[in-house]
Amino acid sequence: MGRAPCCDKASVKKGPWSPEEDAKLKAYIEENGTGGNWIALPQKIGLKRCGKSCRLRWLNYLRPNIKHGDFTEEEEHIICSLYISIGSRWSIIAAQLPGRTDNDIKNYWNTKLKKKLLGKRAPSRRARAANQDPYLAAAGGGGSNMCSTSGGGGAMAATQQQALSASALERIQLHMRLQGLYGAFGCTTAAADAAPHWPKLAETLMQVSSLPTDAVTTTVSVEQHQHHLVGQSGLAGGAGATAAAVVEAEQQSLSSAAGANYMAAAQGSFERPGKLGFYSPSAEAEAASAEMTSCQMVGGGYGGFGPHHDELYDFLYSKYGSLGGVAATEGRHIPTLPELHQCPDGAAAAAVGADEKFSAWAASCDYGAGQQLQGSSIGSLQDYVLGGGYGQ
DNA sequence: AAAGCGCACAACCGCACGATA
DNA sequence: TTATCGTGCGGTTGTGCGCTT
Repeated sequence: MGRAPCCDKASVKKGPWSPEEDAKLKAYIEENGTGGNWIALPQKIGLKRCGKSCRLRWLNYLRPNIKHGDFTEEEEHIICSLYISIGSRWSIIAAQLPGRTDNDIKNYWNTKLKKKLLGKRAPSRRARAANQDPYLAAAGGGGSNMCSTSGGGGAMAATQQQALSASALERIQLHMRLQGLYGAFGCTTAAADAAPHWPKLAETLMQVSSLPTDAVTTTVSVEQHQHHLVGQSGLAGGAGATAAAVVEAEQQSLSSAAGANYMAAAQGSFERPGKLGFYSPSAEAEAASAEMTSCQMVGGGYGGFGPHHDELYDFLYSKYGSLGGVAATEGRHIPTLPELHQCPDGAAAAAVGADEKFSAWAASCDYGAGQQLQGSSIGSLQDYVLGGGYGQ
């Protein structure tokens, strides 16, 4: 038996708000505030609405300084960077975009940005209803081109792929697309050529990891962060133009490191460049940033995925840990996730959290001289991550 | 002309969590 | 300690509009 409903659903109005209702709610809150009790508020002002509905209406539509309309490229960039790092935590992302609501961002992501960045169609309602979701099909639901080059173990691979959530998959895809990894993987497709010039992973995650997550403290850093991001990303105009000169020297110093590809970072071989300018987080902010789940690798580099570390680890291990060939024959060992939990560092990491665990894994991985991630393994990853729709 | 479809946006739903009695 | 309540959040659904066939 579930919990009692927050209101009597039979007596509350549902559906779109009328201008009169809006005016009533707005006038009352502007004059009296919410009184700290949304549930009681509709009764006070004679609205036949659920308190939650009032809250949503106020926060998403009536509240002052709400920005509606098109998102700027800068805003898109911030959304994308944060989504890669922390996933669908829309409220945190919204905290970085003054005037935007989590609902707005969520809708924008689901309807426009995802398609724009990943170049895929949203599943239709009918397709979902018919259980023929093209997302799920691509994500491991039985797509015909999954692991087309990975060799045997198809059933197991399919199971592992099914375990990878759509969210995690999307983030992998974004990682790859936004860093031009198609090129790094030897993929020269129109899609790769069309990839926008987003900041490299290390920069993005460093910036994000420098941000506090608390909604109160984030408001302090928004401008700095945006300033910083824009300067880094090379986006033209606005704050970016004014920031460009200041960050130019830093960008130059970063350029070689920024060119390091993703796998290098994931192996912990990426050397973290010097602390970027503008934003010098306080100790508190640094501590808070740990919650952002960016993964600080051994050696100072960044290569984490956020809250799905285990999931992503499993996925990557299933692909590269089983290479066996290179690593095993040369006496190197790639620990499995259970092994990580067993080993001293891993045990500690398991108690502490996924970030450290992932870091421990990354530090102990040794595939050898950067030559292991090639050929069919990359093809497998590429086939899988890209759903086979590219590079053909 | 109209049915089908996709899209964008608003709103709803249910769960999780913290506060409090 | 436990139950209840209010709030916040993310996922999902409803609805209206415009385009296509």
